Amino acid sequence: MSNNNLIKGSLQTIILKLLEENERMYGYEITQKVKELTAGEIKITEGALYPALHKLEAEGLLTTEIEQVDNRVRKYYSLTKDGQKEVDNKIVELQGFVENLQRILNPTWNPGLT
Amino acid sequence: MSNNNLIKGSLQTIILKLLEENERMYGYEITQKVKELTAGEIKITEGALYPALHKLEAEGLLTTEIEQVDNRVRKYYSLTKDGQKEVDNKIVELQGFVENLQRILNPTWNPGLT
DNA sequence: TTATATACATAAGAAAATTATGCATTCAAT
DNA sequence: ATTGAATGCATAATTTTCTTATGTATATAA
Repeated sequence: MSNNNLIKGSLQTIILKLLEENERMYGYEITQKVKELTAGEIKITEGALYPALHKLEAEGLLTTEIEQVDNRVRKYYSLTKDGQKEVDNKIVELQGFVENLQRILNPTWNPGLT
Repeated sequence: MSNNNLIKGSLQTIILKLLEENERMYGYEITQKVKELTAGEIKITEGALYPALHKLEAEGLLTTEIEQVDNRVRKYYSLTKDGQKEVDNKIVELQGFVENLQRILNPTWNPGLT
């Protein structure tokens, strides 16, 4: 995994969003999904991902269940009730920020087309 | 100035973009312009702005001229040649990241409408 | 057997922000 | 008269979040 910084805090929102759609996912799966959705352009590093997952769990937004698959450990994450409530707030917040970014960077930008 | 996190490397790009359009601006003016463009939703803190300006100057992307206005000092920033070359790269990079964000956050999103 | 993929985790360090503080002037309000 | 808000710059301490590097372990293809 490597590169791509750019928007602070967006990783949390990305994780929550994917778990809103997918019921449950494990860490490695999240990195692959993001890579797939962005044609390889965003690569989540483990050093960023795992601490972020642990933090979200510590905040009570995620829960985990560990499973054994082919002798390998998988730690599945899913949204808690609190997580389900938070995810939409986070998305709205990030979308709002992106809209404001467009207003600055793209003078001809028109909302509603995001 | 206060609140609004979310800006990580985007602040540099915002600064460069405003200076691409405005020939020259001073720090306080930049904070006001961003506030105006975003209806008060993005407020650049001084603790973020001034170090960012100093860094861009140290990297040779900006130059400064100090002027006295009503007994107050103003430090005007403008793009150097290098700055003019860099600004478009930075914008493309940030727009690309935003597009990828949309692919993750907004499944029905369609590029070309950014 | 060696590299790649899968799968987790943490530690050291850098980068970029927040928060707090400081200095100084102008102008409007009390 | 003085107090607060706005203008205008700056830096220091701290926090957050990232990169980079490292470690452990299994499975599979070359």
